Amino acid sequence: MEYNFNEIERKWRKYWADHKTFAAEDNSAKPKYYVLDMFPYPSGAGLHVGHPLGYIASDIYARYKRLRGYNVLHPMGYDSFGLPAEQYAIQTGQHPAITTEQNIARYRDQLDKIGFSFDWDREVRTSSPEYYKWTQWIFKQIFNSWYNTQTDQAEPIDSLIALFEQEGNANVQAVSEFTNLFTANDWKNYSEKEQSDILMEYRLAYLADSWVNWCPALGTVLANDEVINGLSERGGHPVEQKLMRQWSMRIKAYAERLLTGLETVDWTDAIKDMQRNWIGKSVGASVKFKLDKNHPPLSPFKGGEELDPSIEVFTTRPDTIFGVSFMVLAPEHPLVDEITTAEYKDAIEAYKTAASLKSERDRQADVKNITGQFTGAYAIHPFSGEKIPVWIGDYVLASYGTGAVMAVPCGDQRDWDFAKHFDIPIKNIFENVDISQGAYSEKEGTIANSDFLSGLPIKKAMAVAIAKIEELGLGLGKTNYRLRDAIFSRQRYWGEPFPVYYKNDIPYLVDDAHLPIELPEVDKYLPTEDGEPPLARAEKSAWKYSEGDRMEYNTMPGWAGSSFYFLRYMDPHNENQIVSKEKADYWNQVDLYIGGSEHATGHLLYSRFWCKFLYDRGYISFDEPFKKMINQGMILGRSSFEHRVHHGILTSIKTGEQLKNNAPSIYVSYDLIEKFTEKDYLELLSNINPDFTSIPFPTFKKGEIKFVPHHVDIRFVDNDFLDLETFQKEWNFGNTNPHWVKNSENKFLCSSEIEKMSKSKFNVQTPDELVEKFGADTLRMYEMFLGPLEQTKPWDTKGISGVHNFLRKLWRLFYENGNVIVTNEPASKESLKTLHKTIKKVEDDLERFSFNTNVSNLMICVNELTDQKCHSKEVLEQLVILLAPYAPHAAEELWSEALGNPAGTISTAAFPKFDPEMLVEANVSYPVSFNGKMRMKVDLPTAFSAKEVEEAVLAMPEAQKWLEGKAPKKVIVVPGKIVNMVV
RNA sequence: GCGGAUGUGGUGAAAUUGGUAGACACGCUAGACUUAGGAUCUAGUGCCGAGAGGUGUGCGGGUUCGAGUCCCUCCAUCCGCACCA
Repeated sequence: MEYNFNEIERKWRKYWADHKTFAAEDNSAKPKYYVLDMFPYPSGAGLHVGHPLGYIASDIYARYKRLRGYNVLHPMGYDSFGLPAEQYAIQTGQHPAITTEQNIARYRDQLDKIGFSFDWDREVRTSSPEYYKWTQWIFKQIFNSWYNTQTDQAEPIDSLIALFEQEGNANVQAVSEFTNLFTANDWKNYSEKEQSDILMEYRLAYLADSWVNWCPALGTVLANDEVINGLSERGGHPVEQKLMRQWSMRIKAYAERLLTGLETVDWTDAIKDMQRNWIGKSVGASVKFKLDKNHPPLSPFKGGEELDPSIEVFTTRPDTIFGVSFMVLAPEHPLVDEITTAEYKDAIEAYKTAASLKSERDRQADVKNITGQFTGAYAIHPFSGEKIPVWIGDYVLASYGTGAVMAVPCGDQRDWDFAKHFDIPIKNIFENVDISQGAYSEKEGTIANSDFLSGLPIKKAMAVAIAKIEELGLGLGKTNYRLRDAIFSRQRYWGEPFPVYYKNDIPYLVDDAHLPIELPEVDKYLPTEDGEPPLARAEKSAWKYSEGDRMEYNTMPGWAGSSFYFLRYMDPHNENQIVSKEKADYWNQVDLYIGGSEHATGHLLYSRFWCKFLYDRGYISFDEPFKKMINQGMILGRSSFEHRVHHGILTSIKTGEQLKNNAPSIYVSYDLIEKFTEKDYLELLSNINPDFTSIPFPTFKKGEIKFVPHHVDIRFVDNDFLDLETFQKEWNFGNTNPHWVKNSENKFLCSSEIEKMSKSKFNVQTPDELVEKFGADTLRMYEMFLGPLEQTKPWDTKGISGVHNFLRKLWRLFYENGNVIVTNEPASKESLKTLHKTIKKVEDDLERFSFNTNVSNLMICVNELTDQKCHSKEVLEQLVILLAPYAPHAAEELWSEALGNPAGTISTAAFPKFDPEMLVEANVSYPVSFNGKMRMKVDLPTAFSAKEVEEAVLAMPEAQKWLEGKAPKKVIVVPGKIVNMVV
């Protein structure tokens, strides 16, 4: 039998599908193991070789775990709601469901070809109504919950309503911004609308007017992490701030638990730090600074009522409160207009206008440029009673903390810079610290000039300051999080509809019996004329179910469906529950999650949030979804470039006129571009057309020829050589009139660069063509062989033949001239040693997810067995099991056809058992070093003691050469390992 | 600026606890074989050197009998965050 990979692979893929070989059992005596991949968005471009990298790794591990006797859950599905399908729909009018269906079919076909052991019966698609029924269901649960800070968990909203009915909200400890007090009686007398509005302040999913990132080009709102540098992540359109009524998720309630939960999961520090950073916890105090009412004369305030306005600040350094010498408000702070004195009105208005024109980006670029404006107002220091000038400055952000800071120039560099710039006095409150050159921001030292804090070490002073602030009612010790509540509405079509309808402007939930609320048909996938989301276009009759005055027109964001899919795989066909309690308890956490790190602050944070919520509400018994996670590195593409001459001003010799059209494209082989002169260029030009000449641009150096590199499709390039024949045949050159300057070997050379793989760079390598050429087993092994899974690495097919040849070499251990040559004779001691050495390495490396080194281990094993001419069944059978996770098709074939085992049983064969006895040797080859440099090797009995080894080595004539006849100063012998002599 | 990661041949990389640096593979050189196959086999391949030998894991220092590995300083590249109070 030849190694006919195409035929073999087709045969076994069919076998696995027909026999449902990889179906996970829901009831099993075996221990469970859950291996999950981040499911893909099925884009129109299909898979490139970077996509399956993680899938291959997880598949190898899943197959390995099956061999180790685990009941493995290894599912796959599609994150199939999303913008590209919608934009395609807008352009073509084709329903996004159709595009999505086609893309999924293509993905499935590509995935199937690689031989994954997915349990396809559990496939989920976030855009299918059977699935998003449960997305809607979770939304309902979150809407119907509030966060009780006393029990530190989410609880049913009914328990809160019961409290309101009994005693009002005075004693309610909840995560809420709502500060008004009401009694039980008030509550009962509120209208339905008023009650609904108040509950909205407590619900974990709530409607609120929020400043949103509005993207006019997309007609939708984006989450913070979907905006990159002021542009939309998808599409790169400008984004602006806009106030809109939106659904939000009170993720802030979980900030602390999202932080502490990180300690219980086995993820990389990089991802954990990104999440910590995103949550942005800072501990300190909020303090109120009263305004000086006489300066400016403030009262009476609006409504004629005497008010006592104050500025609330958040500080992480309450210990430095006596170092405050000014305050800074964000330009957008609501108090600015009220406190600004007539004298400064114009200047403040001008500053505010200037600040509002600056984009976030401009503010970033402008770090060195210190700006600000005095308001004319003063605050009163809560302890010293001193008057403190109040400024505004755009370095203070309205959206963080309270939008105001107490500036302590001696302790904060930004405040110091600001004070220096505007000549504000700097007070030093640190003992024996020089602050003339910059602020002192260390948290070590002693406080001075600070009344009751003087003489205290900084850390102690913090606690004392907070205690005093609380005692005097000036403020509270407080923890601040940068994390903001997540906006949960999108003004798009291709997303989950909300299970919500409105009656008299009050939102109500649709009853479970009517779920899912399916997406209605619309005439266009665009916002309406008056800016309503696309769903507003749907006729009432287009909704399969509707209620009240109208249905909710927003849809859910992309992360909704992906925040719980790992649960649905456990029980994908359950129509009554999101997941049954038994199945959730059995499958439990995802044991191994593999995916890219680009979801660090999006998907991975939201999934943890929903998991904790479902845990609080008793639906599942674990509160972290992913126990261990590995983030595979990106595979970069290798782009090829052809180089064309950058023409000067092309001129007709006859008429002297500039030639706008007919400019020939002159391609020059890359190895010639250094040598290609102006003379060569002009000659070539006149060869092409005697009327052509070129006048150099004035900006060019005399005689200089410039080249413009262009991406050339890598399918025309082999080893940097352009296949001109095919290229000319298949490429559309339009009317560019190409001319080729080839090198002395009549070849055309391209340059290359490593870049991200993308269609526009013509460097996309699809797995399909490689599977066709080399087989899936080769592709699988080669992707692993490239290097460590986590590392970013360039794709290059150069090495793939090495892996392919390995499989052919393996084949020759079993077959010769088409005949099976496996024998039942016992294996040599040497072959058994090779086998057991390999068993140990393969097992160890798999346990530490070192997939690349295992390919080498298997290669070494086959090389050695070939040298040993080993065809013994007892060795080869074990080897095939070791290979099975990596090259499953080849392993199945050899297992059943060459070794005569029942078909298909290799997936559940027992992983070989390592026997250390097999590696025991009579002799050890000791490397002998002199002064740490290895000079010679000596074969000595394993049983020798350190003393015996030393004596044996010293007795060797070669050792004497290195010792130059002298006795060594010191001899180190590590038995079984090494000898080192110090001369 | 802060945080994280990574720097080893011509190339992808290996070296798990401090113990033979460069396994394995690509590429390259020379040769063999041949039913010419993206075959197979043999030998070689870090750098300098004819050789003995010297030298070598981003730079510089340190600890150690011994450092790619541990410690300190610096440099480069990539990723994330950023006037965060």
